[in-house]
Amino acid sequence: MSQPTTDPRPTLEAVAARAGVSRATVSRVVNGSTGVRKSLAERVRRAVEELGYVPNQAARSLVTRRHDAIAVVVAEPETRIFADPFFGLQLRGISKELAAHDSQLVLLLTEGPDDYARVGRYLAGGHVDGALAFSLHLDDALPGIVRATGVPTVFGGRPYWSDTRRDVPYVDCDNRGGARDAVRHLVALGRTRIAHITGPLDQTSAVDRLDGYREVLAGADPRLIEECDFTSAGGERAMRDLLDRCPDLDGVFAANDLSAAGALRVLRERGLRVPEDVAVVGFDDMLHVAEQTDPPLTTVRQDIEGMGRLMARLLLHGRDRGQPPGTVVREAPGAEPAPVVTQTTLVRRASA
Amino acid sequence: MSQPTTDPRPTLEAVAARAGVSRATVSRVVNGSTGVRKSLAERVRRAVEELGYVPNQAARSLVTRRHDAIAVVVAEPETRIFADPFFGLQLRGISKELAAHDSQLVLLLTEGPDDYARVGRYLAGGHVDGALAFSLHLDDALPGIVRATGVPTVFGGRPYWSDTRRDVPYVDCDNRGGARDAVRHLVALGRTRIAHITGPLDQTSAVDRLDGYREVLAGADPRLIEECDFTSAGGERAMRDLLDRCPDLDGVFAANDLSAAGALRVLRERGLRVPEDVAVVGFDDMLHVAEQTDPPLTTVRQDIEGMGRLMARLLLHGRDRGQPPGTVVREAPGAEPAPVVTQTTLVRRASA
DNA sequence: TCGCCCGCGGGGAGCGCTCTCTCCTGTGCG
DNA sequence: CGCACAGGAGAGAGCGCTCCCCGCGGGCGA
Repeated sequence: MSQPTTDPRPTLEAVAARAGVSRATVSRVVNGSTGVRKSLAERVRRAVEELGYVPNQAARSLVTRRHDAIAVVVAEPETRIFADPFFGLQLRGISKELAAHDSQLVLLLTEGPDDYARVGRYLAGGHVDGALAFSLHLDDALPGIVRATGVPTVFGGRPYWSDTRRDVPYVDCDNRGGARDAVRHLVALGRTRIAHITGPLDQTSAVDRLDGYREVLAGADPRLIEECDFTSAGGERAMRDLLDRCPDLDGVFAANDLSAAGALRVLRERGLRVPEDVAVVGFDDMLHVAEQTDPPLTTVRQDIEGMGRLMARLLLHGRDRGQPPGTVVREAPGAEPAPVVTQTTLVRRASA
Repeated sequence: MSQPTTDPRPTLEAVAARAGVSRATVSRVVNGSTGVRKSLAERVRRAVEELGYVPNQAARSLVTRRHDAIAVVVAEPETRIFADPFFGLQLRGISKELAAHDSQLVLLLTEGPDDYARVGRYLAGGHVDGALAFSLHLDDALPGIVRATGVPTVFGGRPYWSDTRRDVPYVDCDNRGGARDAVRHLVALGRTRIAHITGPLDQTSAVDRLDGYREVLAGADPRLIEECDFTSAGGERAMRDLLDRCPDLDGVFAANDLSAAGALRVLRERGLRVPEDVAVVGFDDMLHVAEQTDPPLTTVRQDIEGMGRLMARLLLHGRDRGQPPGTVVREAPGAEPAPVVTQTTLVRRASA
């Protein structure tokens, strides 16, 4: 590892020699052959094939200043990458999109100030063409650090400062709209005492979902809102507190599926039937969770992998928009960096 | 993105000029200052600081043929990266270790033959110093492809062909030993009809755990073994089948926590008490699962993050071994590439 | 005192590629 | 039939860095 790989890899020169042309011609053929006679191009291609030539990315980067690589920066991975499949799915979407553009994915996981400095240095070092950044918490320094490097960046999830600075390209699902749909569904079911188990309110997704709830249920009893943390254990606790406080509640909108699952357990434990006595709606349509709760969870689906793809696309294409039809709800009109908010869909199962 | 980043980054030359020395001297200072007078080195360091100089990795790689980057190749991510935190934790360990060595992590997710070819090309292109490969299934072509590129590689989990070819560096936990411990624990509890819910038997981890079970319970009733798939839904199904077949069973060793959780649900559903009527042991000590089942799951813990670190370390250090004391159970004696098998520990909770 | 050796610092080549500039060839038109 | 022009191919200059090799100077032994 410390010593260089023994490296008899053929160079452009070698290919050129074999094809009987100049380096320049080979180069032209290798990167999109414009203005090279067909016969020659073919000969070059054959030489490339025979020699198993692969361009040296380092040499290429040196002159082009492009790297065909983007960084994915994740703040505090313990929070999300491990607890739920959310980040993995997003990563998958990103990976697919990058692969389609022959770009590499450099993963930078951070878990503290030291790491932040390291990431800042790396990004500032100009080793990548852009960055996709994930940060969940309001007070997280990472977004600022990433922005400070000047590297083109797209954020995953609405950053909390997107309110004050509008020049922030991000991709997020329509948390607020999804929450509205969820609550409206409960209302349509005739529920009148609808509680909300929130997510951690230092995350915009949780805040936006709460806003959506409030929007539909303006003037709702504040005791029906219980702050929670997106975990199933938290959901259990929250549900208990809510039931103790408001035994008459007949609907619950949980800010994510995990806390909904916790809530369901407590409801059953208390002998309440779902959905007859209490209807429950979650959020995320999380893999391996929403379908397997008892009863299966009605929830708000977001296309997580699609959001990942979108982030990558936004970063790679910069200006030219190529979102899959139907997913885009809103775009900042004309503004340079365009936040993209993707639609959610209510998935009806048995719990509401 | 398509156009190069505007790049007024200072070069070695600039630093040299500012410090009043030659490029070579600056280079020496930048990469571990050997043989440079202290005063000069200090002056250089100041110049670096003032100019905010960051070495151009591309230029450096071009001449050194090192990249300070390793690839993490994951076959069929849908299988694992999303369903459970296993891979995320391992990634975290890898990331930490790489960060400590100033190496970058290039993530290559694959999900089909096209991707395999792409990955093969990338690795063969010599863009990274080494690779860490994860592949689960017996018939997966990825390991072969990775090996064929000649890039130094460490595998995550014992590859199935490690039996026939011993020159395979991999890191895995002691699946067999852990399984033995689990089953012996059940035996020590006085259980005599101990069932086993296996994992998918095209994965070595599942096979090894089954072997461990068999090793302790030689000649066990084969009807006590039910093949399953590492999912909780599968665990439910398996448990039902087992109970239908052998209503007198009094112990269950599930090949992972997820299937154990499913089994627990079915046991409760059937009115069987855990651990009084049936004692249950899982495997993995999976985050957010083992502690939250009802009752909390006795299980076999593996240090997943540690295994990630170990993989990275093995790859980076090559020959010089620096494992944390205590974790290493076995190493191929003297052989070049050393498989590392990490110890597991039985975590006793309420289920057995 | 002189010479030699050693240690520090500098000069310069060149890693493999792209890209501009120039040259050459072939074609079409006057 | 000659000339101009266009388009295709080659030569060459670096991109920023490392590292080899050499030169210079100081210290020490003869």
